[in-house]
This record gives sequence, C-alpha cells and structure tokens, in this order.
Amino acid sequence: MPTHYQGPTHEIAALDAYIKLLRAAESVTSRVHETLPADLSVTQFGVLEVLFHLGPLCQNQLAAKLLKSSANLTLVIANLEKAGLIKRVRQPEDKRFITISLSPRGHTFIAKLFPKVAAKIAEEFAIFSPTEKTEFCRLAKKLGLNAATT
Amino acid sequence: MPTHYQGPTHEIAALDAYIKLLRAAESVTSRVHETLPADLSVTQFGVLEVLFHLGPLCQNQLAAKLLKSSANLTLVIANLEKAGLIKRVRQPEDKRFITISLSPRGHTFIAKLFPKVAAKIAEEFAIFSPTEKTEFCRLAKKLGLNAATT
DNA sequence: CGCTGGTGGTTTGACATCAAACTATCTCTA
DNA sequence: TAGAGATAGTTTGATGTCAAACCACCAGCG
Repeated sequence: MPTHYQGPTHEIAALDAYIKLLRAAESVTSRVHETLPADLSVTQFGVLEVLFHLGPLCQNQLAAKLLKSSANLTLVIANLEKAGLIKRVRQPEDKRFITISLSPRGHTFIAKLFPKVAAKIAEEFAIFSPTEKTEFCRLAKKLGLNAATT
Repeated sequence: MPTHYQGPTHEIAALDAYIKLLRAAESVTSRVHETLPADLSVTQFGVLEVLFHLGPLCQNQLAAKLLKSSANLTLVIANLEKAGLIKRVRQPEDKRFITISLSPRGHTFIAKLFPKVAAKIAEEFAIFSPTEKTEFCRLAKKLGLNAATT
C-alpha cells in the first residue's frame, strides 16, 4: 500500500516504514512457511521449536514465549496432541498446571525439521551484509522494545 | 524466543534477526490496534484505509493491495457492509465484478480515524532518528523485495 | 473447616485466514 | 452460435486468534 496520505512528512515516513516492516515480516514468514510440511502451521512449529530448545513447559509459559493468548494455545496444543507430537501431563503437586513436552515422535520430528527451517531463514537474510544484519537487528529491537517499556 | 540453537553462527544471527523482525511488527501492530475502536479489526481498518486513499475498487484489487486472499475479503467486506461503512455494487458492464466503495458514513468515519492512527504510527517510529528511519526502510524493503523476485 | 481471592486452563463466540471446490459470467474461437 | 477456457466472487472446512465468561484448584485467613 504505497501511502497516498497527504499529511506531515514525518508521518508519511513513519507510515512508509511501517508498511515496509509488515511486508518484510509477512514475506519472510510466508516463504519460511513453504519449507514446513503442509499440515504444520507456523504456530504449531513455534510450539515444537520452543519445547525443543527450552524443554517441557506449562501452557502459560509457552503462551508467554510465543506471545499468544492462553486460550489460543489450548487449541494449538490440542491439535499437536492429536497429531501425536506432544504430551500433556497434569502436575500432581499443583493440579492446575499442565506440563507440555515433546513425544518421542515429536522430538525426532522437530529435530529433523528445525535445521531446514533455520537454513531457510538464513537464506532469507543472506541478502544482508553482516553489517546490515547487525544494524537491522539493532533497529528492529529498538522498535520491539518500545512496546515493552510502555 | 531467544534462540537456544547450536548451529552455524550465520544461522543464529539470521534467526535472531527474524525473531526481532516479527516482534517489532507484532508489537507496533498491537499498539496501533489499541487506537482503533474496539469493534474495528486491523483488517477492516486496512480495507477502509485503502478505499479512502485510492477510491472505489473491486474485491480482487483490494485483496491484492492488502495481500489477503479473495476469499478472506468476501467475509471482511460482508462485515463492513453489515456495519454500514461500505457499499457493494455489481458492475453492469461486467457482472462478475463488484465495486466496493465507502458509504458516506464510512467516509466520515475513516476520515476522522485515519489521522489518529497515522499519528500513533508516527509516535511509534519516533524512537528512530531520521537517519535510522531511512536505513530501516531500506533494509525492510530489501527483505520484502526478496520475496517478490522469486 | 469454610470462605475468598488468585491463578491455570477451557469454553464460547466472533472474526480472520487460506486452500480448494464451486457458481456465475465473460470472451474467444471454431 | 455453441462450447472451452478464463476470471470474479462465494462457499466450505480447517486452523488460528482473542476477549470474556467459566471451571478447577490452590493458598490464606477468620
């Protein structure tokens, strides 16, 4: 959407930057998505990835890591459980908690898949020189943090 | 998701950059969303904004502008029509086309709302110096274009 | 012991989203 | 002019997404 807005130039610049930000995120994600098996959504991949690298977690913690609502995770996790990739274990010490962990099948699945996805992401960012990559990280982080501080 | 991946350093750098990209997009969007009326979704806003700045369009063109599927637009547009913000007119010359335009109410609505949203976005990007803003645009554009060229 | 408030998870209802199948319409060509 | 192929939009079925209402459980206090 090239902005056709007639307003303060600093606003136009910001709108332009925002659109480019969204486009970048969306285009990289859609291309990464192509490397996933057809029946695995990006969110499902995210869940498996977090469990793979951080180990078993309860649903709340997962939701925090993935920036998703807890309600949402209930569904995503249910689907992953149906697919036999994860296990849910109610904690006896505090029965409110449910610990989510990878099933053996889920573990080998994500262990094989993750390197492919990582390579794809690296490929996407290969258009950046090392300096550009660093600078991009710095700027994106600044934008992201802006939220956390308010 | 701070990556806990043990792999090639260039992959780790790329994963890191990707996560920061997603976080940035998501955090800015969620904050922009707060400035919208509670019953207006970001996508609905997008439709109104495009119609406001580009004039009446058919559904296909809208979908292309918004990078959404045509099927999706059918629903979003139906909801906006229910809310009385837009009109749908089947074109007599070619009855396959439906032209979407703002209703008078929709026009005054988005005319009032848009400046607020633009100001909010400008506020989000105000943490960047002009130089940083330019550089960020350049880098984000590079990432986004990467997709178009393949 | 029993209530009360806090916390983890689920359910519900509404919207978004896409792929794929389908309908309606148009256009081109034999 | 009739049929084939292309195009615009809708429908269907699945997943994701959230807020809000809800249930289950825990901890603390009278």
